[in-house]
Amino acid sequence: MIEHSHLRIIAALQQNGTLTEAANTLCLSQSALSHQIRSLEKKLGVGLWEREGRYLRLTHAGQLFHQVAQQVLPVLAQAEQSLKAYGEGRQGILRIGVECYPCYEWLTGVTGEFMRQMPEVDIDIVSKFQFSGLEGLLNHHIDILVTPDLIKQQGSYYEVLADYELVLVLAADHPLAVLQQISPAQLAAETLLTFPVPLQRLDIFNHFLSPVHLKPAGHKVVESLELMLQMTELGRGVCVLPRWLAEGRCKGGTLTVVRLGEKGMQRKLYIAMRESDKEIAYIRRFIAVGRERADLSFQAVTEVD
Amino acid sequence: MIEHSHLRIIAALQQNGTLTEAANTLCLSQSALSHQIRSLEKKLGVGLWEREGRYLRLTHAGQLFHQVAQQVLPVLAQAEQSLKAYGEGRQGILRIGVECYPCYEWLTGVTGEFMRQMPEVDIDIVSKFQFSGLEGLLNHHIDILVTPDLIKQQGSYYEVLADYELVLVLAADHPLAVLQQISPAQLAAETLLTFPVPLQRLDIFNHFLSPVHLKPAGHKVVESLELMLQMTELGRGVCVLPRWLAEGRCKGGTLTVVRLGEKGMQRKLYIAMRESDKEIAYIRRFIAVGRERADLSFQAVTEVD
DNA sequence: GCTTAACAATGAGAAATTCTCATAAATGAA
DNA sequence: TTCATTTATGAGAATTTCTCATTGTTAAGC
Repeated sequence: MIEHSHLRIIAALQQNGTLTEAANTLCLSQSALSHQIRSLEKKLGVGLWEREGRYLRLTHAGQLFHQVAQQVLPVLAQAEQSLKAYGEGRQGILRIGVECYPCYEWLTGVTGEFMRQMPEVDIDIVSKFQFSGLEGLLNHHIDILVTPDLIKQQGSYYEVLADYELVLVLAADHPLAVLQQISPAQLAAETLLTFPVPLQRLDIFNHFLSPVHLKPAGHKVVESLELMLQMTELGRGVCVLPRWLAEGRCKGGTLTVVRLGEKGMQRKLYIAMRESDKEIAYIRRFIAVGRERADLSFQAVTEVD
Repeated sequence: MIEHSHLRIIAALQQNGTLTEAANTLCLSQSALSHQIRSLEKKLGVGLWEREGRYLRLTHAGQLFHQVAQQVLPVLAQAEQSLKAYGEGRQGILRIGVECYPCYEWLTGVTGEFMRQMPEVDIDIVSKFQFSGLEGLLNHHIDILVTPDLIKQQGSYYEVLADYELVLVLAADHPLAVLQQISPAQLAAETLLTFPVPLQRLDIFNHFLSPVHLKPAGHKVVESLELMLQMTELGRGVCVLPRWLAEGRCKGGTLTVVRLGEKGMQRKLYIAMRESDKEIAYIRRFIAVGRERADLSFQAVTEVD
């Protein structure tokens, strides 16, 4: 069996001229090296070196072995270094799951800054799951999940990423646009534009309409944020978005934002991870960057408000 | 330090589901394997497996390690196999030195058959030497030398490859073409066509003309066999070649072959190798194939004669 | 040719490692 | 819960690898 030490031995012998020197660079005694090369040749059943007086020359077999060493040694060295980096939490692949479209919008701002801070960590964004994001997390398909839903489950661990407010977005010339706030009954008369997600999984349905047993008059699914805003602008419906996201897109004045209910709909954005991963350095960093960006952009728009 | 055994361990653990099974395929006790993976993780300072109940799952670091194993293991396995083949003399690189043009002609017939018989042995033909072919042999630039000159020297070993006769080749309408044999004096009146080799290294000079203190009237150097025969045909000179080579090219009838001296010039073709290499299987095979081809072709033409 | 300094090989025992055995702990299914 | 299966652990045996001390070689200088 070819061992790592054998590869290092043949490489060292080629680099240093003599056995004694090679032994020094390998931190071995001359004797140990002599024993080693002898036993290696015996094991392989082929001469690797030809003794020429006091010097050694590679045989053809030895040359082949040396080539293999040149090929394999750097791979192992690289691997060892990467693993050490992993051990220190510096390097890795962070697979991020997103379950909601606004989360996705928010992510784009975070990943850039994160990658700038931790260039050794690769990022992979996953938005399709067999069943749910939580299941993907516990099955190791993703490492963290950005979600507005807190579902405690064995092995999972949640942290709050940011608070935000869900608001109703309307065309500026919409009859309801003049109001300060809107009631469930008023919303129920409208056509709701949503991303392609079942109504039962929408906060606006679960926490605003459903408690008073109402359903929107209409429901249209749109694929993109741009399309959603455009249709809202044209009075084809209304939509519900985080305030920071909505106000960032209302610059033109053709859209207006209205509070949902008396106190507004306060929501939280969570980040979920496996219990066992919660101390990993690059995950901690991701959360820190994420919070910072959230505070920055969420605050910035509400200030303007 | 990543050892070969570690690579095999992570590969086996991935292939077999459980630690116990993996231990079996590795011919280890379950205990040994358990100890090993523990100490490996400790050494690397990073978890490679995540214990999930009674099963193991690779961490990110483990996945990286596994990829490295998949990359390196086949290389080492292949190397081991090649080295075994070297040990059994099945595989190698045979660097053949040729010092004479006719040797070169003869080689082309041999290498093809040899490569057919030993497809795992590479052949390299070397015809330029710093000093001499023998020096190239002892300096390990070549492994065998095909030569008509036997020069005993420490560490070198010769075997006879074939006997052959040097003959004079003339244009069919040359005045000397009617003779059965030719004397040194008769040859000395001619212009000799030779390959670009010093006269002092030519058999015809050393063993035919020189002993009676004669030199050819003229000496022209030509680069190729074809050119040499063409010039002979046109009466621009005469040349000396092995009988098997000459008669193979005299089919047209425009060239004639004449014996040199009363008994003809009998020569031997030798194959030289390093003393230490004389038992190597593919060298033995090369000699066998070389002799066989020599007997075949040398005989064939003399039969026709 | 003899001497000498540098290098390589060898043998024996020490040190480190790797393995097995015996046994305990943990897990998942019935 | 029990039970079969799998993993973990500790201790000592077996093996491997290393060092020390010594001897054998080699090339170069006188």
